[in-house]
Amino acid sequence: MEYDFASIEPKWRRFWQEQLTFKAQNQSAKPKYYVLDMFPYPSGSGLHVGHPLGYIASDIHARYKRHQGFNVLHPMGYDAFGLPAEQYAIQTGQHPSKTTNQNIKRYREQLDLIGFSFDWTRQVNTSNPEFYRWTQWIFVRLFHSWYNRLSDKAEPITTLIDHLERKGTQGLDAVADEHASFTASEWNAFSIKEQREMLLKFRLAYRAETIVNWCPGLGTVLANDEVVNGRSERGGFPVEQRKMKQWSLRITAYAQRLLDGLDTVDWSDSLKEIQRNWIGRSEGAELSFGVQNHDAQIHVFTTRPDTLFGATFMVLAPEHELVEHITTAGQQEDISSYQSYAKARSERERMSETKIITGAFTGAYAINPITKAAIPIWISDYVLASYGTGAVMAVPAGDQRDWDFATHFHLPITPVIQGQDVSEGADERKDGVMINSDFLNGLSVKEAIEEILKRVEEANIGYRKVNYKLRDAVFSRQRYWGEPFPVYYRDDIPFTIDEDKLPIVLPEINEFKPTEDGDPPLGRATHWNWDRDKGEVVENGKGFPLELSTMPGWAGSSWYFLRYMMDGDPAERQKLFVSPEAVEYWKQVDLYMGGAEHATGHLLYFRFWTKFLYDLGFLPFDEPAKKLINQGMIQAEDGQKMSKRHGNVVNPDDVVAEHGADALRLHEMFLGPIEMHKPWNTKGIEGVSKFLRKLWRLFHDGDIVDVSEDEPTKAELKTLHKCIQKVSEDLDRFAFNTPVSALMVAVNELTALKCNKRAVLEPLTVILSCHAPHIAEELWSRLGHPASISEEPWPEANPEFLKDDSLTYPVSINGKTRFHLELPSDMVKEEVEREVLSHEIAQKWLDGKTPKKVIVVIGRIVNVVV
RNA sequence: GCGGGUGUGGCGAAAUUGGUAGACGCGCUAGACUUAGGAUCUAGUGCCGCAAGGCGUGGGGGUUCGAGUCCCUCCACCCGCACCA
Repeated sequence: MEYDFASIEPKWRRFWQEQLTFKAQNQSAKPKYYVLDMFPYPSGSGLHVGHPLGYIASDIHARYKRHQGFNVLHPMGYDAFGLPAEQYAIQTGQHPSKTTNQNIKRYREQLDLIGFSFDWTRQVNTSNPEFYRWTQWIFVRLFHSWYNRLSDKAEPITTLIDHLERKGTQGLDAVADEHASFTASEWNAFSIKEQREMLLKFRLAYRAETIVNWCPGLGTVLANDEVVNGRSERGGFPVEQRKMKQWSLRITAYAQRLLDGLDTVDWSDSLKEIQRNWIGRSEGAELSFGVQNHDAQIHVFTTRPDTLFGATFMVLAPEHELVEHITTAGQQEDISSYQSYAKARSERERMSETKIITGAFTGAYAINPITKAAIPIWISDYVLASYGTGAVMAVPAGDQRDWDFATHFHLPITPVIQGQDVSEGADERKDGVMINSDFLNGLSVKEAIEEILKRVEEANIGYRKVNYKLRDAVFSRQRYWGEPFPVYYRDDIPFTIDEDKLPIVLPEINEFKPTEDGDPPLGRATHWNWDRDKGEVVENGKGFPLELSTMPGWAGSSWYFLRYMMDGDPAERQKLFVSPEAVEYWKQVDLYMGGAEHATGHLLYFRFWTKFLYDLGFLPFDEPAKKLINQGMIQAEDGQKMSKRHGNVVNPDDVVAEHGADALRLHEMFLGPIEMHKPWNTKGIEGVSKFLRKLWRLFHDGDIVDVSEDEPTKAELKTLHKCIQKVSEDLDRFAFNTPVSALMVAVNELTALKCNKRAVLEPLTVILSCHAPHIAEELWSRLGHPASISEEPWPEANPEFLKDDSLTYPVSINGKTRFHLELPSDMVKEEVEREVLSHEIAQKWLDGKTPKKVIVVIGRIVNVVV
């Protein structure tokens, strides 16, 4: 009988499912190992062959670790809240939960076909109230926390209130919206509303009027990472900047720790660089400029305080709040028309037309705090309101954008470093000797920076500052299919709903569009899980409005890895998002597998929430994943992206039906290195199918199992141990393609040797079972073992069997002519090592002449210099 | 522009610390068995050459007895960021 995957594979999948073979135990004497995949969003189009690539690799690794005696946690779940289900609901009226559940069912069927060793008893679904209760709970904690720079961690808001009551803002170093300053008695005199408003400026989850990305096409705001080239990542609709009152998370408080943490994790350099870039740390100073005939102060951020004397003008972002105060009557018209021009210019235009130089003069002059010189204040949209202070001191000699602006508007350009050539453009050199800079003259750039910082700090007109590009993350979405905020309002001040009343279950609504009043879809809800009108959540029997936005898609995925750590005990699951015992046992994810496209989204929020929960003492670690592998994308055969739209989707179900799941697994791994993008190649799968059939024949004579108990020969043992060594080494370094080759070599060699010996085939089956678990399980049971093979000890490669009887060495003389010489390997080890043999041999070849130099590389090559 | 990565046969790719480049698979060629083969098996397959031999890891240079691997430089492609002061 030939290898019949169609009957064998489903049998074993059923077996694993019924026996709960892969159920992880929270109590175990074994060392733990946590292998996690980025869970999928269950979309309507189902899985294509690209999706399982990472799952197969992580599954191979999980199985390998089980063989090595680890207690492996390898779970799977669904990131189930999201836009497509809601868009579909708007079009068809079908409730998103229905669509989502259908899609989940379909995903599960597809995943089940591939033979993954997931522990499904722990699956999570972010749209399940049992799960999002805790997403809401974490939000409540964020709301009731602030970031204390002195302890460098998040603390309960009560410690802040306590401080304010006793000392006001004195001695306080907190991450906050603005630098507020008041005394304890002032604080205590504030009304409750004033106090609450002030606290919002400190909370890690806060609601504020901010400039946000508004997407009219989707009817919602978006976070920065959800906007690509001025368009929404989902749907590709244009996005505009708008000032709106929205919820945000104060991720900026964690900028430095998010940066530092990257040095402690084993992630790819490119991914770390993307995150570093996104966080965008730069060191410099914030300086204050006065305004002529005004009491206003303009704060600027600069990385080159040494060039202060070269600042010949000042530029504010068009939206800068001082613009309206300082603009002179004569310039009012110019400024207003420029502001409306800048406002109308879309983000996209602005990005694509960076060469066009525009701006307007306010008529006002800033006073250089050191020289007291007056310099004109302009506005231009090359200065971004969202970065730094929204204002720059323009140094046209050293900055190309400033140079362009100065040249265009005929503003002076003063070089401040000796030899700076500003005739054709800015000279952005970062070293040299200062000129035209009064007391800085003659100093090096480095010295000048120190000197000027000393002076501005003494004069209290500026201070050293580290600035980050990272912005706070907008956290509310005007959508239905997401976690409702556990928030209600009194007098427009947000209050959280008590933790013991969670979850706030998503209410049923009849239509998923925004309301006629422009409220989010939740405005249509009449029945929440409490009666809004009766106002159960608030005092005095009076109803208060609830927050109508929902959380963004990345809320649930920022902490889901913790929920998997919980086993099924319902009482424990009710107590906390993860039990202290479970998190203490499982700790960090040991291997996280997923796409690099989440670099600036999920992977940043995921780290942020972990650090936050660590600060509050819920976790014993502050980085979620020790090792991360970004699997590449599988493209269609033409190199295009596989998608429903292109009609080039290869469905794994079809591949499994035609070739079997093991062949699919082997083939996906065999395509190339896991991190690389590669096209799907249909033809190539024949190769691995052939391999499986050959393997099967090694164990069989016709229909019957034919395995010999004879002692293996040296050659057979060599083949086996070579293979064990290669597969083990490769899996240790997370290479998933080369073990397939090693297994193929072994099977080819054993076939040629006609080796059907148990002592060889058994260990071979074990090392095969990571990549091709179904056939391995079947062969294992045919060898007379009770199932399952999954925890069989991994065989050791014995170097004894890897030695060659004799080796042939190429020998070159003067690096040119080559001889080949055959030597017994023992001899090489003992003799060549001492360079004795090589001299003798060399002399033999050189007709008795003594070689000058003999280079010996043990076991490899001999080169002779005459 | 800045940052990260990649470049090896007709194709996907191996080569772990510098040590016989191209393992393994696809494709191709020839042969065997077959009524048949898109099944199976055997042999061959980097390029040029009848051969001896020569040339070969994007180009050029360097270090070394020896370089796909290390250094310098240039080129091409991919990914990320992009007026970040």
